[in-house]
Amino acid sequence: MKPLMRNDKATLTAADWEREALELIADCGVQALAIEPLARRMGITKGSFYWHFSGRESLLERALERWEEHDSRNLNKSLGEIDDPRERLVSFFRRVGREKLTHEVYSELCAAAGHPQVEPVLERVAERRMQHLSAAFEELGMAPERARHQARLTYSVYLGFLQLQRQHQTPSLSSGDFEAYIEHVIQTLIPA
Amino acid sequence: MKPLMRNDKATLTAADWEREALELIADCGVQALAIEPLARRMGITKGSFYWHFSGRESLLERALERWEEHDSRNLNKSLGEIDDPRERLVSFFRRVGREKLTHEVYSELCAAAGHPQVEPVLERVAERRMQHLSAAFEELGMAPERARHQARLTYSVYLGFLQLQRQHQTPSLSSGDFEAYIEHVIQTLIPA
DNA sequence: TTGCTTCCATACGCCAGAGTATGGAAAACC
DNA sequence: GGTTTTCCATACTCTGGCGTATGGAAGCAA
Repeated sequence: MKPLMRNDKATLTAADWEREALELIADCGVQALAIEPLARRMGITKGSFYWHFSGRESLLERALERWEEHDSRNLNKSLGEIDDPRERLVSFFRRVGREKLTHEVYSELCAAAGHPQVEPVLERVAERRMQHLSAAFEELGMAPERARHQARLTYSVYLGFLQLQRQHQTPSLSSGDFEAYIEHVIQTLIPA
Repeated sequence: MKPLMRNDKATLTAADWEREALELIADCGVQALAIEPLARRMGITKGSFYWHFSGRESLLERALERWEEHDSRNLNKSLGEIDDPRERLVSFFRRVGREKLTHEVYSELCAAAGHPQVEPVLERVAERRMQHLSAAFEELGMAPERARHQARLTYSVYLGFLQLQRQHQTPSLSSGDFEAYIEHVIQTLIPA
């Protein structure tokens, strides 16, 4: 056949498929993850896919595992790096802009809650993150139950922000209005 | 053929299809809205559907119109009935339990943001509701910009709550924990 | 009764993606 | 240098939903 227009390597690995799958999810959502379109996007045919994976479920499974692990490492890293709990909370909001791919994937996963393979991932991730927040609020002097409520509230704000972002109803991340809003959120949710 | 096992009327209207479509969306999401499955669910064949509608798009269009109008009436009603802005805000949160179908539909629409027909509806609805909130916060003495930010923040909390509900990570609506959380949210977001 | 209109069933063709089967090229092994 | 293993292309079948065409039953009309 033709001299292989694939840009990168000569041969693909399962990890390549998983990464591309995550990019497709970030762009078009979980329901758009289909073998043949993904293969076309990669400039290859599904013959390759079915050598590396048993089927669509299997691909999604492993892609989600990969994403969750990456996200989990991210969380622990930011937890370890910042000592001051208040700064940790602030950075929680400010980090939305960076780590773009990860957040886009998460946003699309949220849109696909209810999917049997996605749901447990979402549960674990939200749980981990809320515990992270809850711990920070406790360090700031809140009673445990109050801290848990505040964590849930704070995380809801984050989720709502992602939703408004999907609807294109959030001020552009580089505008002054955005900064003013973030400041307002911080003032309202994080004790001085 | 057999003596019609349809329970209700002998002949269906377009409005019937629209209502059933909304119920299907509430149960299974927008992407699950397909003609043949819906027809099966109604104990009928698609022959009927294509008499009333030109296609799937048309059905979704009109079902969304119906829902949006209903939601809009709801909003104005609750706005007219309650004079005290603080009570109006409290009722905004407490109303999540009632109007079950409407909220379930909205939740699923949020999950389908990005869909070309759904997106504009979502935009308008969120805008209306946030203006509603913003006005209430202004009545409570906030400056206009601060009120807008607070409205966005409050609405984000609501959206986040819907998301956590989709993930089954919200305390059961009848439990004491739920009441405690709601109380916490009100304390945090609504000025005394 | 005849005829027209409304509403629906049935039977098609079409298309996209899933999964399978098989063969071939290229690299690795010995 | 031949063999084996790895990786992928091609060519199927199969399933499910879309949209169309056509006919038939029930109700009203004249």
